[in-house]
Amino acid sequence: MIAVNLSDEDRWKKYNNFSPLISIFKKFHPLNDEIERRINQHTFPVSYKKNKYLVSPVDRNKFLFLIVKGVVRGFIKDGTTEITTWIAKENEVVGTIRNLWVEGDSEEYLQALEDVDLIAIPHVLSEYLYENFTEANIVGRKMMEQYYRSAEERAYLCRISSAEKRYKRFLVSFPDLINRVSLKHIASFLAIRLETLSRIRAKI
Amino acid sequence: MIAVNLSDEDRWKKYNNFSPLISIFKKFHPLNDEIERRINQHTFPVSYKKNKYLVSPVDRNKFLFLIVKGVVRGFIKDGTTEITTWIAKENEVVGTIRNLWVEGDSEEYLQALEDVDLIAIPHVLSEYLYENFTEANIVGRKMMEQYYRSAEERAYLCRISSAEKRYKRFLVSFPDLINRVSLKHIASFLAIRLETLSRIRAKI
DNA sequence: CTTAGTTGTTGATTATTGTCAAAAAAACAT
DNA sequence: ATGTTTTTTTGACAATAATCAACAACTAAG
Repeated sequence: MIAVNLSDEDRWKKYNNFSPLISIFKKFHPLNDEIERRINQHTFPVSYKKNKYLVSPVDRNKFLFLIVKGVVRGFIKDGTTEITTWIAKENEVVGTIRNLWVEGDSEEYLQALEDVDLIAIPHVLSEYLYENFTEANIVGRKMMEQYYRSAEERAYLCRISSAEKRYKRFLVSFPDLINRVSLKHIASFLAIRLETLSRIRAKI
Repeated sequence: MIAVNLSDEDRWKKYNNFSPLISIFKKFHPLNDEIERRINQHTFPVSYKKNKYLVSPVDRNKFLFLIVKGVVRGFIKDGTTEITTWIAKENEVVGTIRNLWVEGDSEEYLQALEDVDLIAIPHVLSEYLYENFTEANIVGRKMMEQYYRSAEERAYLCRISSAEKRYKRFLVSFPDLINRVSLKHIASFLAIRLETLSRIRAKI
């Protein structure tokens, strides 16, 4: 499913001939030409329609994705219910963690919540860049720091005692998501039921 | 309060003359001698008694700490209640994040839950190493990846729907902590009240 | 446009968890 | 050991949130 066969010239036409990844990375650290060349060569755009799943069991863990346009959520199946652990938007990089502490039972999934344009980043590319270019490790370190902070925020948010306070925190932490994501997913992210969220909103 | 004035020979005597940080870092990537020398020179041991706070407002954000012995928790004051967002033990590196999305209202604190031996890592040192040694970025990147995963686990854990299931997940994710940490802190980490946790345990 | 499907709202009821209070048990200090 | 403090347990009750069900609003597809 994930496979393109474009000449280098065509692949990035809609992005002015450069993988949008490059400008994201450059915000963290300058890149040398060889890295840029490899990124252009080995990353590629993909698109998914709203509600589609980004990672098939086959491709699981083979790619990270830069979100160029749209919103994506990550969730974990806990028996019959889905637990949304994050919701990400443009300029964020997402992927499955796949190193959950308790192996087996819980699988992580990615789902497009709008029509999305993504850049697929093969893990083999990341590994190659990390092993061969010091800049890659600088960029990777800084990005991981940023993502760690946002994971901490998510871990804090869901420990706030009342559903209403969690919702209010959500509004200030993720003001841009409230109008783009359906309430059922926000409810799941806040660890409350859709009906409860609906009542909280009615009250405010 | 945090300040030592030991000759280089004395400082690490109890650790066979090397900062324990070095062996931790080496698990991720080999280090060159100059890095090791800087680490020995600019990190130093500190100890805190059980229940003491690790970071005074003055020193806030100036150090990370490697836990050599003991257990430490991180918590955030939400008005009058404390929300424990993580609990860490030996061989983990901890610190305040201090980049909470909503500035101001919520302060992060670190508290020793046992008598702890730590290695203090000045942020100025981390920055220096990152800027001058590529290995530091490799080590930092790999460590951040690991910490990101554990933050994801914490974000997932607290979204599990029932208190009992959260507790059971805690038991498998953090089996070593249950006998070292008082239930009130575990309850806070699980986002439930101490009394509820007590009842869940009685039931099982 | 019309229909089917999804998403969000509202109500009634139940279940879970929180709150307050007090006692028991365990840990700590003198 | 003895008394003191902290932690944990237990009980009665209240509050919050979940559940079930019906319906309204909105979207997507034919």
